[in-house]
Amino acid sequence: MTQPDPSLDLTDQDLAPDDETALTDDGCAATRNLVFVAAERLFALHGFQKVSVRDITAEAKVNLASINYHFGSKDALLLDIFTRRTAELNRARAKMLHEANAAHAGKPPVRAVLHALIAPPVRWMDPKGERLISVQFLIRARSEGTDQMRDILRTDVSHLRRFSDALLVVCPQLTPEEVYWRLHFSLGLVHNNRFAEFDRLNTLSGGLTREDQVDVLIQRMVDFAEAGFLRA
Amino acid sequence: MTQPDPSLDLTDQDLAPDDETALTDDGCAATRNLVFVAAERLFALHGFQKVSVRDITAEAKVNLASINYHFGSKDALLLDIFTRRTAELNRARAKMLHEANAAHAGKPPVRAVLHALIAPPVRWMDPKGERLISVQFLIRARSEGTDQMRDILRTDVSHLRRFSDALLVVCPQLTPEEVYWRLHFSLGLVHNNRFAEFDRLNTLSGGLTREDQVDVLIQRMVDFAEAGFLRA
DNA sequence: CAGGGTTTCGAACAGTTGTTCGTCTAAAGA
DNA sequence: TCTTTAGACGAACAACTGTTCGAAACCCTG
Repeated sequence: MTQPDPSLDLTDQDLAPDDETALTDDGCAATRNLVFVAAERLFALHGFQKVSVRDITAEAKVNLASINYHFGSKDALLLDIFTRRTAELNRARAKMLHEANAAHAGKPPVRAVLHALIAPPVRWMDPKGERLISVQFLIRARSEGTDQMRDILRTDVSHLRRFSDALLVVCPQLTPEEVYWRLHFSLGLVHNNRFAEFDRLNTLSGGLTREDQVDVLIQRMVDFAEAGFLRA
Repeated sequence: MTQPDPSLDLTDQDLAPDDETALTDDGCAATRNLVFVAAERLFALHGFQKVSVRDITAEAKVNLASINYHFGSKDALLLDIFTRRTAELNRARAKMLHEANAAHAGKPPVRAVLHALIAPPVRWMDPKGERLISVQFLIRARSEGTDQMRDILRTDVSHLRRFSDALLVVCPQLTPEEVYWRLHFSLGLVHNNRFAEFDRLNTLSGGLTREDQVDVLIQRMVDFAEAGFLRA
């Protein structure tokens, strides 16, 4: 629990591009990556408990013992996927917040801060992109996760503190308690976008058929969150 | 989709008080209720898949075969808890919406509609009340639920249509699409209140120690949602 | 008391779970 | 060429899963 927290200080590593190369790892051990992507996909689609190691190895077309050989255990594999995707998401958010700060001399508008919070995960939700299952995995981890994941999410609090600190600066009229709650509510907009909700929204609003659907969705969310934040 | 929807028309059954007597059922079969409450509690705490029938029967201090005898199967028990709690929540929301309509001659302020949507589930979150595990169960069902539950939640769309219809009336300046999205966002405020989130909020905001914590929380949520809705 | 219907109980079922073991292959190093 | 070693493979393990069955115990009505 006293491990160094790489997400606390905003260093250059946070601003480094996402290491897509991590998927190919160190070059060898291709089956490890096959297991990784197959597990992430099945976990995101059907849940952690419902997916067995046999399901994963069958989907990845590798041997049954591969998971325990490359990751140690099923839970370790789960945690590996979770930590990598969480780090990627935190990095993307931190980068946008950093850019917003840099562009406005440390006093960005509330909208820019909320955009840095909301845009990265919602951009991942683009059905055309490769990240959709990753964000679905993360959303699922938020409710089905193990105790270890919950600890990591608690470390994530330190990551969120960047945003609460930024909002406290640009919203001096609000008490810290108010800022924390409204930040919590804003996160609710994002985390609530699970499968069933998307289906329901498709039913109600006639489907997300626009070309720029994701950008429009981000716009709507930021609009909503900004209004809640700027409330007197 | 063309099935008769009993939740669309607001009849007297919706306004009937919650049948707490349902917990005692028909008087006999006390073990059935023991199983019911033990299962709801364990499911809410640890998830659906992680809890076995042996865990439940051990917690309820009844025989292992009791679940299959009284409910048919583990999934049927799960569905029984889900349908009952969902019906109770829908009834409470419908009642508040009905009262808001009656008090304002069919043109209640946006705030009243949102209050009818948000207050019932959040009131259940009162740690002092008996309903806390029920709402935790329902929140968990929203992500871990089976296909049957998802179907029921789709019927729930019809229930939510009451609120979207009401909001369309009192927000004529908004397009239906806008109303649906903002209603979706408002629901996100509620559904995001799971365990880990509460813990995080407790850490950030110094804990929910106020006497009227739940009412204050409802106030904050309605404030936030109202601001998002009234946005130009 | 004797009756039948209801509920409880213990035991066992067949299936699935995550994990481990020994063996085999094949490529790299000496 | 021989040795080493990381990885793939099939088989099996013990533990746990939900469910079923028949007998025992119960309770209320005759």
